[in-house]
Amino acid sequence: MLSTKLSSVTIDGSTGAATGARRRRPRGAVREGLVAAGLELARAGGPDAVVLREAVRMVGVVPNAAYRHFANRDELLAAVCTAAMRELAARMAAGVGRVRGKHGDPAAARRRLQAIGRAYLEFARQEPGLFATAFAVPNQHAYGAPGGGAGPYPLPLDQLRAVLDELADAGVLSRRRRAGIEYPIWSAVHGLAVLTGQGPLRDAPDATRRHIEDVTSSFIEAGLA
Amino acid sequence: MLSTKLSSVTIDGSTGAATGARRRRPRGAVREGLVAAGLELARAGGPDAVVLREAVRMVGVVPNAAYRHFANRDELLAAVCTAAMRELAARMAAGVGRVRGKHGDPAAARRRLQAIGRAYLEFARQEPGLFATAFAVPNQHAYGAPGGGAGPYPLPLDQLRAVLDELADAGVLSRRRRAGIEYPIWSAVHGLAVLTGQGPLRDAPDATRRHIEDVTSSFIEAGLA
DNA sequence: TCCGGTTTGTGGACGATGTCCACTAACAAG
DNA sequence: CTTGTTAGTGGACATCGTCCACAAACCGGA
Repeated sequence: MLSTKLSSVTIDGSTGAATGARRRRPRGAVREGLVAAGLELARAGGPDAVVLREAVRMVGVVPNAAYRHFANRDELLAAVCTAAMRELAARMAAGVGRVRGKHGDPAAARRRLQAIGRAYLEFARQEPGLFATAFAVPNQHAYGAPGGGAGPYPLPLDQLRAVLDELADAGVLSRRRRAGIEYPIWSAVHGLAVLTGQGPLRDAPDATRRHIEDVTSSFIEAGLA
Repeated sequence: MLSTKLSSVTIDGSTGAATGARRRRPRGAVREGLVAAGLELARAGGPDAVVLREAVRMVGVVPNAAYRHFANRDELLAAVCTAAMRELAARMAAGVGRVRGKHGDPAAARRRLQAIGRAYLEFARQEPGLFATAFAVPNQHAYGAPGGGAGPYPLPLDQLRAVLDELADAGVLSRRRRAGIEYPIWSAVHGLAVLTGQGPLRDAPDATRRHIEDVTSSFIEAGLA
């Protein structure tokens, strides 16, 4: 098991009385705490590691308390997945934000596309648990709408679209080729992340990994022209 | 729960005595039965549905009997994953085998590449549980070696390589472009399968799905030339 | 033929998990 | 202060993976 003790997500430094300590937390604190705890569990072990009883333990509350905020474990997991997806989106936004260059500059647009892909793959490598969780939304629960009421950051697909639109504006990508090209590009990057992450290529040495990334990058660039 | 009763994987029409029925199965029968049962469970519900106690129930044996053949549940799951991967490989081989045309004919080679991709995506769509299971080999258990002692069919990557080699032989794909191109192509197809299967694109209507597939197909073809 | 060792299945148990029901303390409004 | 709602507690249950001790079936030598 090697259950390393994760950072506690305790809400307040309670008096910790022995029995029936019925201290009540501020509004929404338990729910947020559960999601935060679930996120830590997911970070360490992927979606399957998001176990309700462990999360409530971290928050310092009895198992049933969770059922005041989520209908069942799947609903908690869905909330955690959304949070994980938001973190991925944030990293992508940060990565693309670091690229200098005016909108409309072809070279800058190209670099932004690369930055998006790199951020995606970096997140998948550095946070395999969160990455898997972001895409493990349980059936019967929906992914955020494309417009995105999902959070402060646009979803990955929308960020990719924005950059591709910029490439089209800059003339790097013809209007004809632009149509729908977000899908093969996203697929290629996502597939790469999955195959080298938990998939059959997960044991490939770093050199091979880099080679695969380079080839894929060239392949995508070639697909633009 | 809606636990529909799956087809039983009983081994022999036993006498079914009440207690201590210690009938012993033919060599390896229990192990094979467990894998078959696990495969059914995986087909219906993915890797998480491969629950040891349910598998042994289907085989008609007590839970502990499984531990004579597998060290733990993960090892059983690993065997099931291998079986699922073998089934994917078989479908791919069948798909590519249906394509007529001599080795060396450029048009035939192109069609074979398409057939491989189509078989892959078709399997992912028709057997989502098995597809997910094939790629859900638990950590600490290895995927089959590239050469493939894994089974009667070459692994997906090797089949793809064979077709790409044929494309190179036929002159469709220059030697220079051939190097490593299996990775972006595999990634694109796999990513597509994952994203439209259980991923964020899983609720896309069929028309959109087809459009995405077409665009991806064109993208890959463009990457050859 | 008997006999001792190895396989393989059984019985019973344990801890952990998700979930349900009834109860009650804390809070908000009148 | 009363009253109704909300949010956390306590206890229980079925199910799951796994461990230990035991015994029946099988096998190869004497």
